[in-house]
Amino acid sequence: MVSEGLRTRITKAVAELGYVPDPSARALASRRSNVIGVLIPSVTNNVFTDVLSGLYDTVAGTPYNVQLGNTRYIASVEEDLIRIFLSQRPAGLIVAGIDQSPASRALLEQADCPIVQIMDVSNDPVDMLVGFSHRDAARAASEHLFAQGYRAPAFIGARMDPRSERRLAGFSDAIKAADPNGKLRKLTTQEPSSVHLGGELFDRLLTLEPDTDAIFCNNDDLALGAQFAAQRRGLQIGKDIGICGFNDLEVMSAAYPSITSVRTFRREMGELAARRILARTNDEDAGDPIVDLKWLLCARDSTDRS
Amino acid sequence: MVSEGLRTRITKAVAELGYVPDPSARALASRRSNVIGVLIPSVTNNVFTDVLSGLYDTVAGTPYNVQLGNTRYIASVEEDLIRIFLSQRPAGLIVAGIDQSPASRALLEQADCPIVQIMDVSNDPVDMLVGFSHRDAARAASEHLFAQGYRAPAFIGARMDPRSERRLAGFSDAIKAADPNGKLRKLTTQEPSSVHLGGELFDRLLTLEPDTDAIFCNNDDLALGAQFAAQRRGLQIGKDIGICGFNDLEVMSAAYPSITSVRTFRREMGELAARRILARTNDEDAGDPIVDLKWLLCARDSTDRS
DNA sequence: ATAGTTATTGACAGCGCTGTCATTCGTCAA
DNA sequence: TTGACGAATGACAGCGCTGTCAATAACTAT
Repeated sequence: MVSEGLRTRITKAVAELGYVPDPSARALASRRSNVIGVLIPSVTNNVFTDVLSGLYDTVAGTPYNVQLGNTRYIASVEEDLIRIFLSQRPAGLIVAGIDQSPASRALLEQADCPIVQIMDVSNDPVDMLVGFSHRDAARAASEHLFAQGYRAPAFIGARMDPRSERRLAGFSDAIKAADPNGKLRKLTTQEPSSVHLGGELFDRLLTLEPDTDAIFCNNDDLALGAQFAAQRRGLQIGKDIGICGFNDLEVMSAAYPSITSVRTFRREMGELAARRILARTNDEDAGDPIVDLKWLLCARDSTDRS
Repeated sequence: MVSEGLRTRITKAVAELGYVPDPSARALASRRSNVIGVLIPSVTNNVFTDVLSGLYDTVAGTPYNVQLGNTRYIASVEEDLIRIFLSQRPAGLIVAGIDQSPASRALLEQADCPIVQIMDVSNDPVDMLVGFSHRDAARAASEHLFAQGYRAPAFIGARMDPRSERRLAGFSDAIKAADPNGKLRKLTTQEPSSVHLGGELFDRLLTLEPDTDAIFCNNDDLALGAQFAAQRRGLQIGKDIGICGFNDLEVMSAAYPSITSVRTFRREMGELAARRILARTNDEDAGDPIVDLKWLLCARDSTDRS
């Protein structure tokens, strides 16, 4: 709101004096910070780092900063972090999942900034949502196992958070659809997921359910570990045992044999979530509050019986 | 600095009114924010996420917040981010590497907050440093290859940042030590690292240098990809071809066959760096400004010729 | 009892911006 | 020339804390 001439003089003075605005003064006076808060359960899980990557790339170049909160899969930590973040009057908040505690949910609903829930779908988001249906995705993957001719698929899962439980439900749907009296072969644990654990669960499962002929793994780490364990036993991947992961990390297609997985669009989730916050903040149209990014089944050698 | 009675009354009022301090007002008045800035080149690279994990865990429970900057391996982005972060008067700054641009270096030297460089060693840190010698580590790994009886080891590397170059130098040291006239077999690229790329580089290298009998990989992703590619060719891992990675991600020991790697203490690096910042901020003794965390060679099946 | 200390409390300026409102300038029609 | 009106600019209160300093209270030693 200043004339061209004044603007030039100001810009010159800024350069001469090396003036840099003070974000805290700005935040205090405008009652609004340039921070976009992000709450994820783990900073090492590749699934979330891909989301982060999309997020950082989208926010780079804007005046906004991403501030990351690590909930470590603990609801009370999430609640504390929401409180801390909101006290900063953030430009927006992005939270992973739809399963916040009632207290967290209440905090989010009262917040006067745009909120995006990611990584899952729900018809009752706090505000906006970008995700996909874990249940549908898992069901599609499990149906693929039946379609490939496997008759006794099992589920292994670690760190059974609500999203993992929904994947298990999707697996269970497929089992029931194939045979209403079909047996639900599964082995899950609350331990953090790892490649090692995948191997361990595989071995234990085959003791528990020796007739298992295919495994749907809660995530790709487990699938990779299961494949290594199967190879260690001398099993023919695909032929003797089918293996399917979830998320389709880069390693799945590079593995030998390549491993079937369900691709999820994690980078896009981060990008879209950030874009929606930015749009809302700039009073632009953010589009439909709910975005379902779907998934893509990537069938590979590990479920090829031929 | 108030009496017990007053303190109780204040605490009660705080609870009644639901008072939450405003971080920006606090930052403005005290001329010091509670932000610890962290600059890393990638948010998806497991190497850095492990550091982050240690960092977040150490900072959790303190009044400090981590703010992450993603430099994307671009020096100018790093410089911009340093400027932005310093304008927030952070409690401290943690930057990956010792190879900042002169401008970045100058900014850091003038900063009036504790600074920790991580992931590398140098006898001339800006302030404090927690890292290890990539050159020594790579040399030790390469010497291991010779000790195992391999005679023509090669180096493959992607995303050749300064740390990778130092690893290549360490490899080269070992080659020269084994035979002053020894051939330096190597294939490097600036492309981002991936498991796929490991396989690709492996294949191209074996065309370029057909007598190669062992591969030292710049990182574990490449090593895993190289191993898959070798298996695809029907090579006996260890016997026909030795494979060694770098960083010792969890997958290395779980792989079949298990893959030799050089363990680096990434989590500890994050913890120590955070601890140092906190100590300095609280006017405690932060200890020696330079910490060398060393490394640990983990010899496994992939370099076992027996 | 008095002076000298130290512990405790209150008062308030000011951190560097933003948002609002008043003022001045420039332009155009009457 | 004058008045009216919109554009451009300046002035300044106030955002919610912190740090400092003054005032007061509670002791202690003389």
